[in-house]
Amino acid sequence: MPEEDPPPAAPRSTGRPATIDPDAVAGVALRLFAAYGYEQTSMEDIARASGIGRKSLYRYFPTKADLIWGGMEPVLEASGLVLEDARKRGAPDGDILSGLRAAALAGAAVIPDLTVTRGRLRLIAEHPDLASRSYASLAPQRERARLYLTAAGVGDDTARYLCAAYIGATFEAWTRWAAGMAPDPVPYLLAAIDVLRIPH
Amino acid sequence: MPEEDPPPAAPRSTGRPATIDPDAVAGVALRLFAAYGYEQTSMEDIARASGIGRKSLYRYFPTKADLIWGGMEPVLEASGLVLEDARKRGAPDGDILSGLRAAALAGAAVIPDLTVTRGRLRLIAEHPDLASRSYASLAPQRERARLYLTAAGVGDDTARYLCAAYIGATFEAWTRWAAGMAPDPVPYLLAAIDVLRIPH
DNA sequence: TCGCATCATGACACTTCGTGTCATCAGCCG
DNA sequence: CGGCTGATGACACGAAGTGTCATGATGCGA
Repeated sequence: MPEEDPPPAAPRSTGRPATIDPDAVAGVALRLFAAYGYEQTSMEDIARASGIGRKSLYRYFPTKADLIWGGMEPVLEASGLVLEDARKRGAPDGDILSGLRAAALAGAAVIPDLTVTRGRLRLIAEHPDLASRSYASLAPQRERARLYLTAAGVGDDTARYLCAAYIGATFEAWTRWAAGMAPDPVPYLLAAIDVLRIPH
Repeated sequence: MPEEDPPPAAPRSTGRPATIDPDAVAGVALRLFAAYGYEQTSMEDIARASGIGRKSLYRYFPTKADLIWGGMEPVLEASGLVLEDARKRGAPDGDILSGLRAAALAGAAVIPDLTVTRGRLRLIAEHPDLASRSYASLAPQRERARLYLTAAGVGDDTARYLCAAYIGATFEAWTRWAAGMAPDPVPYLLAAIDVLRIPH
């Protein structure tokens, strides 16, 4: 729907033009989503506004949801690394759940721009299409958490349930943080993890 | 892909033929999914095999996922009613989590056919498209659980995190049950809920 | 410096999901 | 028995996502 001027800046010819900057494209998409709405903005619109072809857009962002979720990658990556380190160190001395806490906090620590991230999360919370994606996007986290818990001596089944609950609760924490105005997501994450326990 | 004989049984004329039986259509779909795969079976295929038009199929099942998730409706309904009753009764004497336990067990109690339900859940677990749908399909459950917990005196934020964790863990329990061979899903559900706690 | 192979790019075509519109006719009510 | 109601399917459309392929800029070797 967004009628952009027929790309005058980008000469647009066939062949191999200047290399595409995925971050810039994601930025364009984010602005269009904010201005016209997620569903109202088509991949075609985003491609046009970015001065590239629709097919090229799909090369960098296989699905429309990736334009938003891609930006969460660094956060998930940082969180995952902490879990992996914890797993390698074996069972912690104190509370096993502290490993999950540390991972969640590590994610929060690497957010480059709170405002942009909040915008992304709000978009995710608002659109079922994007929210649903959380199940797939967070699967690697879930698996890493499971490995950590298992290494820490938690039973297999319990570890799985704990991970599912952990992912669900922390995602809800991020959503709640995004919905409000508080600058720091950490209290939300801690409160979410406080809801978990290791049975027996 | 499934090449059915060009519907000889159903006379197929325009106008208003015999009324459609949604359960029968969902059954046809389930069989086609089992035989050819979820993604490989198009809505067109299902409509043809059911002897109805594609548009009519969409009237009863707005999305492809509804063909599978629709069958979970009674389970969710039963579970939700228990939560609502519990909420009306106010704070329970004992463990607040027992309300969530009772709700989950009520769902398990109304399953008409364990085999069919297991097939549905396996399909859901296998296909990201269907699994993602859980977020939307379970939203009403989450809300009802939240109301129950709030009525039982749990703080607003805690209630939300607890609900997210509850939904995540119990969905994982259903998935684990479906993946295995055990007839009774109840132990899975109880183990999943054992992972939760009310902080403080 | 020049030529050439590489490979990202965009044009084109296609399948499928999901939606809107509309003429048609089955079954029910008067 | 005839008219109404509304469910039904034919047709058309927008957009997501995928495959194929000619093109030509880029960067490397000669």
